[in-house]
Amino acid sequence: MAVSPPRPKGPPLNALRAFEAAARLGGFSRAAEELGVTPGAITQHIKTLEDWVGAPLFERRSQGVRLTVEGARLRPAFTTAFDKMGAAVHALKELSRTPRVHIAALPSVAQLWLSSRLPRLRAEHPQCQFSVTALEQPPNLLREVFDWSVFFERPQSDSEGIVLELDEIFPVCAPHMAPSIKTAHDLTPHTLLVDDTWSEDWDIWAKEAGWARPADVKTARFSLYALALEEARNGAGILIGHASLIRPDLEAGRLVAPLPMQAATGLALMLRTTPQFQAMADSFVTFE
Amino acid sequence: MAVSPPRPKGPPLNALRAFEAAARLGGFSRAAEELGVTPGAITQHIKTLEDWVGAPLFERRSQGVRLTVEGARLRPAFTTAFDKMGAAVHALKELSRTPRVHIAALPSVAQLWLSSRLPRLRAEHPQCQFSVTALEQPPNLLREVFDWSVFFERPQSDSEGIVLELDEIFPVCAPHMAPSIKTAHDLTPHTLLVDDTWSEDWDIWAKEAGWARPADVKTARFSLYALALEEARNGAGILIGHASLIRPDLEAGRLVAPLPMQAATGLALMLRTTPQFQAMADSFVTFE
DNA sequence: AAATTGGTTGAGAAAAACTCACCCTAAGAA
DNA sequence: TTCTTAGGGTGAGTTTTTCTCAACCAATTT
Repeated sequence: MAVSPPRPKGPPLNALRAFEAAARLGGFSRAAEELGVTPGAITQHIKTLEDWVGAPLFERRSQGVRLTVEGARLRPAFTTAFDKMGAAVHALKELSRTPRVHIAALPSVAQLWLSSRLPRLRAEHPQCQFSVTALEQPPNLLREVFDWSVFFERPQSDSEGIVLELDEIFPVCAPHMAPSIKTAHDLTPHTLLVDDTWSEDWDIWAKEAGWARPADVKTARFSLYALALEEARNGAGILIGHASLIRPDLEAGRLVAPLPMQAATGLALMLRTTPQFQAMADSFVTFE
Repeated sequence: MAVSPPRPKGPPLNALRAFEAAARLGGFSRAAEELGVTPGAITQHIKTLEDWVGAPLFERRSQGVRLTVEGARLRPAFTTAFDKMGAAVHALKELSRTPRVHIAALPSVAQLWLSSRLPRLRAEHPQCQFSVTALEQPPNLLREVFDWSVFFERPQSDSEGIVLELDEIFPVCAPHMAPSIKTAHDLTPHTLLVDDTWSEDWDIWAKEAGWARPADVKTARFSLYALALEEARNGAGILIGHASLIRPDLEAGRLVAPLPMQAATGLALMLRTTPQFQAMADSFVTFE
């Protein structure tokens, strides 16, 4: 008989976290993104867990995974456990000597909207350290160590979050190109500048404007909206402008909107925060 | 600007678990025992966490550690988070195809008390797989993957748990040695058999019996009570018997109690379970 | 039929966690 | 005082876990 008996270990915490994320988000890839790892890592975590339990937690289907009945029953308990953990971690972060505010934002929002407002924020809170991380998807503030997020999201998705501005889109171009564009059809000879993450923008606007975009219209794709914007300023083509992001360019005359038609994307630029930073966010918004 | 930005990671979950255990148990060594690692591992986890936060969570004092004010404020949140996690893990374990009941017990209790009762338990629950792990300290059932624990504990420590029997101790020996022992003083020429984990038993009994044990009395120490018991049966000396553990030996006449004086240790043999297994435990106890 | 979506796999690499042996300090015992 | 004990800290080296990468499926969708 062993003197120091091997304690039976519970399942690895990281595997539980992977399960919770995958169950909540409905897919391994999305869980992988939230946790900042590759999908393969999630696959392995889930397998570890399924081996530990001895029962499958997800059904593998061709177009993704679906929770089994048992997996679905288990999910809420883990979700609340990790919510509590996230809250505790936020409280832990608060202990830090110098208060830090970590902001997550879409790359384009970070560059074109946030950067001009950060100085004011710094001035109002001189004791705070601000840092900004660009993400493609809004983070789960309950879980991750961000304090603010600024993304384009559906405003009605839940009551949380402050709507900064509804998202309106319309074509913009360098001033010298504007005179040649009187109607939507005049866009056809030009190059359309497209941001990879917002590739549907032209479709949305075209539909709204009643423009049947020819299939052979030239397009140039960019991985960052700021790059497409720079090209538009240089007269390389027509960009779909998001009102909230290009306002400074319109006001400075670097860009103009040759056509009056605007389209709503159904999204809004939204600011979300953790409870601890709600007050700071509210005061920030009143100055907008 | 990085295309796939590095997400700022939260603190490692294992470090959080180490913090919670150390804070709850009031020491790194005890946390190490609960988590089944060495104290050095806990030191490192806590340091990782303190580095992440940028503030100390424990004051290091010569006779151990004490939570800082901030650390103490943080503890409850982590404790409830890990309690929820433990409950969720228990629920996860329930999914297992064949129901398993994992019992933790003191080594002596496992061998001398539990083993004779397990067959009945198996007979009553033929669909269950029972497994027993010997531990020196009672596990935290909220956290670890045990379903039952059977240990000697202070009965009033909290309302949880079923008192199986109060712990009574008294000297026992092989039948042929008994006639020479009429009073406590007659014990002096004999070898006293001592179990390492219960080394105070003789002191407790001696005090109760009013026996001033001479310093030069011979003793033999054993790391397992069952070993000491075997030696007592063989006539190698006098053992302090725990009533609940040696009853079969007394009834079978393999051991006798030469002196009438019994002492209470203030402990009781206690059965604790997780909520899921309360019913099974209750039905088990009614047959005792 | 080709491209797309989303998951899986196994090898190797990287990072985390752990152990071990030894050091340190303060407090109580001799 | 000096010894002993309790409880931690440290750093090197090892083990385990976790992750990535690149290739591979299987069902849709185009």
